[in-house]
Amino acid sequence: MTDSCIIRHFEHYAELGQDDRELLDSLEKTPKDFSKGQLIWQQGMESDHFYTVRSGWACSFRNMEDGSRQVQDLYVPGDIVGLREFAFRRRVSNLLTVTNTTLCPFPKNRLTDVFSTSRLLCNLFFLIAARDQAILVERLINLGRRTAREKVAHFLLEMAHRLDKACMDVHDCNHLPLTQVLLADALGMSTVHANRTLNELKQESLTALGPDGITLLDRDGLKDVAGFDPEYLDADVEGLLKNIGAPASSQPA
Amino acid sequence: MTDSCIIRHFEHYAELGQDDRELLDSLEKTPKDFSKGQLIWQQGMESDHFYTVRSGWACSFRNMEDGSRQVQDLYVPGDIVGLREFAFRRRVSNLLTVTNTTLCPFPKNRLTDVFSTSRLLCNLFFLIAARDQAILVERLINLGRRTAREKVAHFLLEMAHRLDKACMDVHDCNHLPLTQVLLADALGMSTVHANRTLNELKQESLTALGPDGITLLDRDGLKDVAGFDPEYLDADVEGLLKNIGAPASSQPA
DNA sequence: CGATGGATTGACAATATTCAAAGACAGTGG
DNA sequence: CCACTGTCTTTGAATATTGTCAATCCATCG
Repeated sequence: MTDSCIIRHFEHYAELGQDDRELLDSLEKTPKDFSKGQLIWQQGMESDHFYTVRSGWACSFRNMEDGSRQVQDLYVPGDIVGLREFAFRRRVSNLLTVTNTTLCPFPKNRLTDVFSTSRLLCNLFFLIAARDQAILVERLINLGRRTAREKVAHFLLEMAHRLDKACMDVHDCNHLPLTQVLLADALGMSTVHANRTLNELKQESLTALGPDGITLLDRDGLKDVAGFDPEYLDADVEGLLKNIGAPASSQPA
Repeated sequence: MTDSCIIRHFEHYAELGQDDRELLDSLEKTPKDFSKGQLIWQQGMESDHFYTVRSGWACSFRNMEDGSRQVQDLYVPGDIVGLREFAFRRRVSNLLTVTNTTLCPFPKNRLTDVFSTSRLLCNLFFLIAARDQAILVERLINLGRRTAREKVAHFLLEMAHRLDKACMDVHDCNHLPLTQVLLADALGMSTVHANRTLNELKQESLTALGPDGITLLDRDGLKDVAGFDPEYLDADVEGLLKNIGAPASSQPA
């Protein structure tokens, strides 16, 4: 059997039985390649699929009336994109590739079949949804109650940490392929201010800025700046598996 | 059979079979009363239950190092509190009552039983989690890319709209029992600035301020200020029910 | 080579925070 | 019934933070 994208994703958490593997494999469609800067879906379109990210980065965002933009989340290899839209007939935001990207589509309305068929997968999907919420909450706190310095440092650390866990084909988890425009739109600040803040951190040798993105040079230093605690990124998979009586993965999350 | 809190909650969405009713009823524990300003749980505590709100308001929040506070979400009658923590062993935030409140506890680890037993309830739980995400995303946009005026107007409209749908025992959905401190902490601004903004809206006869909270006087006017679109609050329950082949509720959401 | 999208800079303006003080109000206990 | 307390609200003035505008730089790409 091929190791489809979503199977790899779930085996990251737990050991799947043959049934589960076949189920997922039958539902995942062939991967699709997208080039950098491509708009994958738009607000208002019918939300019939979600995607797993096989490689590359993407972001979801909303265009505001005044022409500005709010980036809601970034997606790295291993992430599932569009689970949010389970509750809605139409897409509530736009999705854009940040780099060249390969995505694996999965039909949304088949999710209910998965829930019925596999106790394990059902619970894992729910766990993922809960972790997604935790990420959103942390971003909320970032926007609401942190200074620009803290925002930037915190966000960079979060993405690096998420890359750490995703690390499938990713070489250097300290390098983030983000433009400053994107960073600013994710953190609700102006590009100019993002730039100044980033250069401030660069002066302190905490980050490096290149034409191909941002590099974290000193995670501990950044952690001091941001007060970063990665707990919200570490879902308690073991506890869940124990509760539902499933075997843990040999390759812990 | 008694109509437990969570049954009422789900019957809001769909017609439950006798099995589902019995299942939920067997799991829900006796309601607990909390007085205004009571801390229900704290960050770091074991997250063994979630709650449905039978009456009153509550909020989840995080205390920051500098002494400030970020309110993550408010909960009104009919809401489920703590689903987020499904993925975590310990609570990731604090929960506080805003008014006198009655909550119905539900053991977290029994959720997996519900998933296994009832196709309908499983899907509804997932839908609720997805809608929760949509609410968080909208708050994110609020914090990131809107002015203070827009933030306040948008937030008030959201809460009023959520009350509209919840309206079980609520008399006046235009009245929100919020202090200005709470509002400010939810919107990531200072109390002083929240106060000034609120008084600006009061000058324009859009809101009224009393000792017992904030009242919306002119929803259309506020909608003009905020660019509010309630779509993200209206989950597509019908589409879901059709997909899983369940009968719709006579009392549509 | 010019076009393009991002990065950078300085000057200025708008927005929001802080600090400090005072007013309003409900609840408490004498 | 009254003072006393604590919480929430309101206000002004000074300050800090962040955004806007406009220009320039720089690398890449066709």
